[in-house]
Amino acid sequence: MSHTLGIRQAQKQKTRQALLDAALGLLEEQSLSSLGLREVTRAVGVAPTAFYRHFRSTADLGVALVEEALGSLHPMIRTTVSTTGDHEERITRAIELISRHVDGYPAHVRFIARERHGGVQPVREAIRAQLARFAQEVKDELAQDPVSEGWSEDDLLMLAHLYVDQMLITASLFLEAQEGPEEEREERTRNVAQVATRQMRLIGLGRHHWLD
Amino acid sequence: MSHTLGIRQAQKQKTRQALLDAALGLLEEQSLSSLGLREVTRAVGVAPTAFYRHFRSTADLGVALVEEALGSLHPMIRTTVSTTGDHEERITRAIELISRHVDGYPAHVRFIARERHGGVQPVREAIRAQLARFAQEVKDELAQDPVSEGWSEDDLLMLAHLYVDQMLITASLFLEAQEGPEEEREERTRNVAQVATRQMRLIGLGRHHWLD
DNA sequence: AATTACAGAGAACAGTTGTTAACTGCATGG
DNA sequence: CCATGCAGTTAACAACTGTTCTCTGTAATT
Repeated sequence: MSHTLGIRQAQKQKTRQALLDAALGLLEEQSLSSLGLREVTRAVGVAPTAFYRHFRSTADLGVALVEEALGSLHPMIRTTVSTTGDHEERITRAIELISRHVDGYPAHVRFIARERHGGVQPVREAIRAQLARFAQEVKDELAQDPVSEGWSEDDLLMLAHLYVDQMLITASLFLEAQEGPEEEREERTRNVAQVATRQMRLIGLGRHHWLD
Repeated sequence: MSHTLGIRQAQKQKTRQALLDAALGLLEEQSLSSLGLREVTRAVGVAPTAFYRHFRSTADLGVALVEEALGSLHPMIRTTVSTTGDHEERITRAIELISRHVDGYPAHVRFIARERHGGVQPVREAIRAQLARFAQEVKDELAQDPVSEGWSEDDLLMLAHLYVDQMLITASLFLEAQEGPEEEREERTRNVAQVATRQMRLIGLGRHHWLD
């Protein structure tokens, strides 16, 4: 399946990735709508015009970043809400997974949180579409749980959206906890985990009594 | 209390407000971090340098916009979660209030959703502080409810945050529903209201069984 | 071995940006 | 009534932006 790329195409993908990485770095302190194409090429060390060989505009680059940040996340989502284990276990595992992901890819998480409601329409749309896919997948996973017996499709989807939004909020809070003075960072992180856990627990309770 | 302003100060406040209004308008299609000071003054019809008489920078203007968008919202928050009426009634009333607010001040809502995780640190901080106040107020309101008997302070606050985040998500969804083709707008709005109502209901269920 | 395709460089463009300085006119307070 | 304060203007600056066109070297194709 995987055709070995020629020297030419390999080098092209390399600079393309360099542009994406540089952009992601620059986006830690600003929004996509203020990101200049020259700014990005300067950070990579390449001529401004080279940008056009890879992206039509910075908005286009933004859409590619959405793909990079969320595209490869679908397997993890399935694991997160997989139906194995006790309820409390599942919650702990989900929070743990989110925490680790934020630690591993903080810039990606920041980018998604920032641009989800950001000033660039195509990027918002791309994020919206990916999150809708996530919700669908969560719904499918929930449907396999015996607890969901008797639930309507609509109700499963509304719960799935609730979970997805909750994951994003939690991820964003973990990110905020990382900023600021080093000393109390661990305490802040633990606090976020604790609150998020209890919120998930409460939602889980509501879920169990939904059909009363 | 209210001292009648001189002609001078009145005119100053008028242009200041004009700057805020123009900025809010321009921010419908971009983020604050890309908003130029000249852009704003041009929209108002005033010299660029006049900007400095009112704000140190666009970030400073952003903080003022946060105040305008959220500062006057505290009474409404208290009403929204006030303990009068049946549970189902309260939910309906809350969703209704959110919907009306989005209808009345769409640009304000968009601004807050966009800049909450936006690229301008002081603005993020200002929004965070206001939302923390909201959570405190919601907590106080919840504490007065008989249902909250036996709840710890921490748990009340975690539930309050859950409610506040849920309100913001719902507001943002109402906003998205307003965009796009006119025809199905009402249907989209009704759908948002329906899903949000059920999510609130589920959270409410979890709340009732929290102490089991 | 000769030809083509194409990633990236270089230079130039018209237009924009934030900020400075010195100014003007008028409402205000003595 | 006059002197002061100050909102807003005008002009100018160096720096920056996105985009176009032309050119170069080299990998890929024939």
